[in-house]
Amino acid sequence: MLEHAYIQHLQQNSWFSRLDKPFQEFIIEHSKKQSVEKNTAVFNAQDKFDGVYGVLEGSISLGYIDVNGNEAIAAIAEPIMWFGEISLIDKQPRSHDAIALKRSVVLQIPAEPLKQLLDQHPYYWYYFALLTSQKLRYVFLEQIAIQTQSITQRLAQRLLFILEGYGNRSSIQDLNIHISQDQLANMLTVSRQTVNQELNVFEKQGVIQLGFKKIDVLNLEGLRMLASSGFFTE
Amino acid sequence: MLEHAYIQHLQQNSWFSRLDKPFQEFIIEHSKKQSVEKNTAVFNAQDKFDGVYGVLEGSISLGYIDVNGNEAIAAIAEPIMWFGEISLIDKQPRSHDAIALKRSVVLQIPAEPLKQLLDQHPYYWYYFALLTSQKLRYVFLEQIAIQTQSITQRLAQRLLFILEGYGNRSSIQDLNIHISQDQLANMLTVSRQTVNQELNVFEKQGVIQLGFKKIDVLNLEGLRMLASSGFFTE
DNA sequence: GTGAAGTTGTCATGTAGCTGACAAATGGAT
DNA sequence: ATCCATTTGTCAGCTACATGACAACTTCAC
Repeated sequence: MLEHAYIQHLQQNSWFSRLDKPFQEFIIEHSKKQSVEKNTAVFNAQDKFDGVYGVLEGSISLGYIDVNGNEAIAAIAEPIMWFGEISLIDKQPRSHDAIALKRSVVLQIPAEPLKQLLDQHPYYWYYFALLTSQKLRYVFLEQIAIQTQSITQRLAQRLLFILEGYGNRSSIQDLNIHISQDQLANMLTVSRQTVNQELNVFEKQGVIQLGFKKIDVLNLEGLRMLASSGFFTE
Repeated sequence: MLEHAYIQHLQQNSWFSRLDKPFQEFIIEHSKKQSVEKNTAVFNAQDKFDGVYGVLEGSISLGYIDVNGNEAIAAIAEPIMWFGEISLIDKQPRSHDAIALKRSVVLQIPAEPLKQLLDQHPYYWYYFALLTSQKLRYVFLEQIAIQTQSITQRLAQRLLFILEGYGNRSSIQDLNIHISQDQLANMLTVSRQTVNQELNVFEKQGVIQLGFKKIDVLNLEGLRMLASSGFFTE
């Protein structure tokens, strides 16, 4: 059973808020809060399905560390985003690692009760289709962006995505991004130095303010301009 | 009502074959065969949902042409692959264009009867969750690949994906790929010349045989080696 | 069979972004 | 208050890949 503060927080989430009441109550009743220390895994690639997760606090990297230790980050999940539903649907092992980038709190909807619920209410599969299709839309946008946009545009776009929680938040609530430039570089498939250089240009344009593992967005409109055209003018 | 030859073909498809009988029959009964001329659209980005499509013959590019005429291809759908389900699920307009790269035949499951069916059999949403999660898995692999693999590996990987129909075919039936080097380059986000160079290396290694808008795979194992390690040895 | 349009093979040249390296700044641990 | 690990800012040098250009080839329309 979840604490009241978290429940309130969940209501803000665009996926959760669309669920019908009994499903919402089921999640509140059955899900387990779980603390995750920095650099520890919620699950690893190849693990078997143990539940669907939501991020309550902190940030979880969804990606993969290959044999050479190269880290590839496909996305970073922050409150409130959901992950781990693919294995529920196709019954295959986890497709990637989920590793906490900092001390985080996740909510686990445990596998067994969830499966039972879906057996009783097959319509609830719709909600999981909704979740995956929402992610696919973002991924499509991303693929297109890589092929047609400059690094400047992609970086600005990505910062906007993070603010929007990749479509998971009903609105932008917070203009502060807590992420290292190194992680950003990983997500964009460019070097840290390049990201640093671009970010400094953004800062000189007064669009953002850089801090230690932190980016404060000062001018949301300016950021939108950079994302769509690659240029910023007053 | 679909012709017998196509029905047989459908049974080979891993998604279709998992559907329960009534759903299969529904598709066979209600879907409309549709011929699409080269370079014409099955649908465009922003169109409203009119049905879910399956490729019966030819190939359909799923991508986007931006204002400058730049073409970004996110995937190429060939027999038998399904597309257009995202708008069914989230009720939003099409996220991308679907344009025939050559004269093609697609099957359309029309919007209205399909929606009615899903109302009657809510469990069928599961199958659409399955379809999108399968695509997400591929996309994740792709994202990881871009960040950690050489062009050689990614090219080999992509050729394998095409042979496997991105997970849509139960097995590899055909070792001939009909695609121009230009399209391949688009999909991999590299220049045509670079693809050409790499392909010629593959050919010299005896792994493939190049033709006009055609790549014949001679050595599947060799291709798998190139995909996983980037090197080929006898 | 001829011409036009599209595709492939292969240059030569330019450059965006990577790599490695290091100093300075930051924050957490003790 | 001090130390250490991590992150940031910046540089110089390199290279993988893009671009543009063009000739040779293939396909298709007429």
